[in-house]
Amino acid sequence: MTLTELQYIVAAAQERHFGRAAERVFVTQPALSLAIKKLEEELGLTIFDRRQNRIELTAIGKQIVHQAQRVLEEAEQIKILATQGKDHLNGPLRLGVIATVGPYILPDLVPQLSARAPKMPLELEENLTLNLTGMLKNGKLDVIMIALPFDEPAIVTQALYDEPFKVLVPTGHPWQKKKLIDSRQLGSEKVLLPHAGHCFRQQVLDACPELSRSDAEGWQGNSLETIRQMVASGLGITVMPSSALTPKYDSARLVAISLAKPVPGRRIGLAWRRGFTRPRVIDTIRDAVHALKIPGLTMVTH
Amino acid sequence: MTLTELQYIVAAAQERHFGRAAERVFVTQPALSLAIKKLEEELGLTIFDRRQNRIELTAIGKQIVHQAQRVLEEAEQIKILATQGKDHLNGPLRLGVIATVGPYILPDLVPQLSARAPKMPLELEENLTLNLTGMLKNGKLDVIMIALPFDEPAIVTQALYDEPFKVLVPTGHPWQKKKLIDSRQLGSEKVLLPHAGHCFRQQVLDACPELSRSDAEGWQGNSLETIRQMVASGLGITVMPSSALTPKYDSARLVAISLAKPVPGRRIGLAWRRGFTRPRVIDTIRDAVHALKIPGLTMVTH
DNA sequence: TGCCACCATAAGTATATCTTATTGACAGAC
DNA sequence: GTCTGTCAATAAGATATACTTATGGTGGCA
Repeated sequence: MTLTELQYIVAAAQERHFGRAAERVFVTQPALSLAIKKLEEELGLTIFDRRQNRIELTAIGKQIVHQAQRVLEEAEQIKILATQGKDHLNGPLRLGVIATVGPYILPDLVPQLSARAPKMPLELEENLTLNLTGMLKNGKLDVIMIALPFDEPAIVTQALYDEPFKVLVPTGHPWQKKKLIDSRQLGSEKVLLPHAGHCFRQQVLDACPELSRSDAEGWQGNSLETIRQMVASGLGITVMPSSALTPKYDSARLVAISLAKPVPGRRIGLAWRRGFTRPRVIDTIRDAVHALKIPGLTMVTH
Repeated sequence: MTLTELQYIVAAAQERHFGRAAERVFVTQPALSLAIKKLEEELGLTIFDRRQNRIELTAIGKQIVHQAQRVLEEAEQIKILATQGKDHLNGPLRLGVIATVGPYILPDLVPQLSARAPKMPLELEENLTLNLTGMLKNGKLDVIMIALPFDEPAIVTQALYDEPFKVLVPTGHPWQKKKLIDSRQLGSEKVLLPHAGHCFRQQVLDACPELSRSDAEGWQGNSLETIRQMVASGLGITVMPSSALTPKYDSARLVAISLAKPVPGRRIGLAWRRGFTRPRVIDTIRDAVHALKIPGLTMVTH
């Protein structure tokens, strides 16, 4: 039994005429005749009572044609589902964001995404790169927003933006009036950084090797916000990405100072499984990010 | 989209493994892979997220597989319908019987048939051969019980029984004591016969050519029962088939006398359209008729 | 009786669909 | 790091299926 055969018997039942039915389903009359005969043989019964001039349905034939219509309707539903579901921006998106990006991007990004993809509810996960990677690989997340480079098998990435790092000092700190600081100067200060699980920590250490020596004993905060509060309390200074240093973050008690060239920074991008088949989702996230008005970020265009 | 493809995705969704799914549907893994890919391409989306070690359903894939199961269930219903409906003794039978047979056979035949085919309700039509033939041809009846021979295109027949004709006279008639009457003697009597629409009339005239002369002016009754009453009232004599002359029919006022050889009679049989596909129904009617205990009938066996 | 309409059948061809064999990607072990 | 096993994708060829055109058979109708 095939869907084609079912189509044929439905057409024949409606037309009461093999020739016209065949025309209706765009085959020749023998093709339709044969197919119906094949189905009748498979079912072991007669669906059509072949008469001169016209054909009639047998009692059981009526029931079978009726059921065949149901089957075809249900099959049609699959196509409808497919058409609707092909809208990549329809259906939930499970998005992971690293902890040093989430708080500063998501408040602006979420409204942007909702506007662009109203039928795509977001399930957000804020975590460390390592955990996000795991969740991405085992399918718990669809897309993650992490620092590049990010080389993993079967994972595709796309850059979003670059952001420079800056030094954050409390008001009253000797460097308060400085316009530029050389990263080598940081070695002499007590620099607070997030603990080792955060990739941001490693990025800063890579960019400012001087810190690796002095930092060994320094306290390691859990989040940039904790560290920000600690800096404000005069417990030390820190390095932060630009997105965490917009004016709305406590500009009264803290001063952000740029770093001298080569300016250390990081590149943030998206990553997804190679099998992820909603490319428009990627495009939409990228567009939404590019539409953000966060000072200091340099968008990466392709 | 084919039912096979739907089976494949359902199997794959359940096994979460193409190899095992393929085994389950009795094909090789590449066949299943290809078929699923073909369906995915037709629908323009991804149903399975191919991963190392296992496969996962995409969001839309889940919906599609679910719908596919519905389709397959509905399709399965067709097979169930077919199995049930293949019981030829299931479902109504529209049976036509000629007027000179019905009253004498049906009272015994109906219970016999009901016992043999309890799920086959009878829709009975008692009429003249001509009308029954029309109804059979245009599908209003399934089987008719008529006098043979009966040659019509696309109509198949089967003999059931032979029954001799007998002469019926009122008590007090000069022939009352006769054991045997020669049909040639009938020409001298007033013989009442049903009117020209009844095939029985022609059968009698064929068997007793002498009547053709005398009968021209005679009254023609509508039914054998009317004629029987008329004979009982002394208005004439008649010829009847044996089945109409069992003792329960007014044996007090009437006497039935056999005819001499060659005994005129008729053969009763079944007729159905060549396209009628319930052979067991025919067999069952024949068996039921053969089980009747009506004196004078000679069953025809094949 | 001959024509017409209709479905069945026959024969040939194209197209799907399946098979076996092989490749490629990844994961885990050593 | 290389080796090995697992799993799905791909390739190539065989087979089955579904279709085509052409023809045959039956019954209705004038």
